[in-house]
Amino acid sequence: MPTDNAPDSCAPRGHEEKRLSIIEAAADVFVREGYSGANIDLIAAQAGVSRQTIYNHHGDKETLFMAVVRELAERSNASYFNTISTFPDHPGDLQADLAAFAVRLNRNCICNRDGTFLRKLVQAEGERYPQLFEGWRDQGPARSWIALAARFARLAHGGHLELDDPDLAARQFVALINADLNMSMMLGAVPGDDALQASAGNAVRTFLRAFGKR
Amino acid sequence: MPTDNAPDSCAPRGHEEKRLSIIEAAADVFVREGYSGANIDLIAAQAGVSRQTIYNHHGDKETLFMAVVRELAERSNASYFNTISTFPDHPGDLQADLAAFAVRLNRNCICNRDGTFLRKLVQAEGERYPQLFEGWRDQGPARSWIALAARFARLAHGGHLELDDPDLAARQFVALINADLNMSMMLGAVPGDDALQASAGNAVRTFLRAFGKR
DNA sequence: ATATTTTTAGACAGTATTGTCCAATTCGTC
DNA sequence: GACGAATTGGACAATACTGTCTAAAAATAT
Repeated sequence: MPTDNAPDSCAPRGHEEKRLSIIEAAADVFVREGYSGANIDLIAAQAGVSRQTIYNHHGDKETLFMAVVRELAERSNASYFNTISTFPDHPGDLQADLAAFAVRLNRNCICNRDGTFLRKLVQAEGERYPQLFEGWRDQGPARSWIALAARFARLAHGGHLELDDPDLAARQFVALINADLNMSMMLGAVPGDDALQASAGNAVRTFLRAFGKR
Repeated sequence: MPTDNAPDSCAPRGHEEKRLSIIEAAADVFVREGYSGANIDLIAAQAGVSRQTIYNHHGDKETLFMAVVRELAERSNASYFNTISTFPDHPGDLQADLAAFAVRLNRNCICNRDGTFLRKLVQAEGERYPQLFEGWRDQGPARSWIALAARFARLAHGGHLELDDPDLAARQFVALINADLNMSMMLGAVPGDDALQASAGNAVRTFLRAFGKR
């Protein structure tokens, strides 16, 4: 091994490290170039691995793609449930605590690499692999919405909010905290911390005008 | 011409009709297959036109793609400004009038073919053609947001709303009217009229709880 | 140190696609 | 009906990519 010709990541060592590195590079390339445009040689180079190794690990392009989606979906789900578990059930300052939660939700689940990647893949290839993506939705967003709605219901029950429909409130909360970010994220920009804070503040202010204890 | 072998649309007659038919079919295929996966022969077949005709009209694949984006962007912008011009400046029933406006906005601009197609293309290829899509954003969404904000400002000035920041209100209004539809649209579903009505009603109810005259 | 498994680089066949060329045909127009 | 422009279908070269195969090299376990 005279020179390491891996351009991006230095050639990973173990068996599992290679598997991960392949998934990572493949996610990158699938998102950047689309399924058809994704080039196995490019993935191999970016993973610091030979093409044959990819075929050894994953069989073929379609299987690799599904492995990528599954991996991203798993991580994304984990992030969601982790973050939702930090919901302010006993808030001191409701505005501030909800805003901080909104920042966490945006930063860890919606604006991060896995979140944006997964959303792009769903948009681009969702109709070609319906069961794969419906499975993701049912395991992920659907369940995390229920979890979030339960937290809002508890907040209302504790006298901090006035809600008719906790599910609707959860959906609208998520919609509001992205209102300021959607357009810039469409073109691939990653919002900075100040943008996240501002967006969360605006969203929670409006949310509490609508649902705060009068 | 013994048998017409065009599978989808019957072979269009005039010169301009062909141009349109090509753009239409190309939009379809680009959205369905992605830029790299889009096959010129397939576009030709779906347009009811020979492949050579596509090259005569548009030169090459990339030029065709840009023509598609420009066409969709133009239509989409026109829809936006048309619809915004129906904003209820002198509402009788504010809830009902805003909800009806929200339905129009969703149906004519966001959930229709051009809107979803354009959004998909931006998401998929926006980073490859930054100037093309930044041009679209500056000519379209940016300006239509300003126009919508002006309408909300007028409504506030007329005593129908209590707003600090009309631009923010416009962004949040749009975010809210999509809160219930985002997830289903992600997988390609087109919401029916009842879903549009329900989503608009929920959105406007919350919007007025936040910004309605006390 | 040796045996076994994994990885590598490259060659390779098969296939698909883009864009060009051209002769025959059709269409719009006078 | 006749002329010029547009259209068609098909052949064609050039290129690119997937997935397989192989022998050599490296890594890992014994």
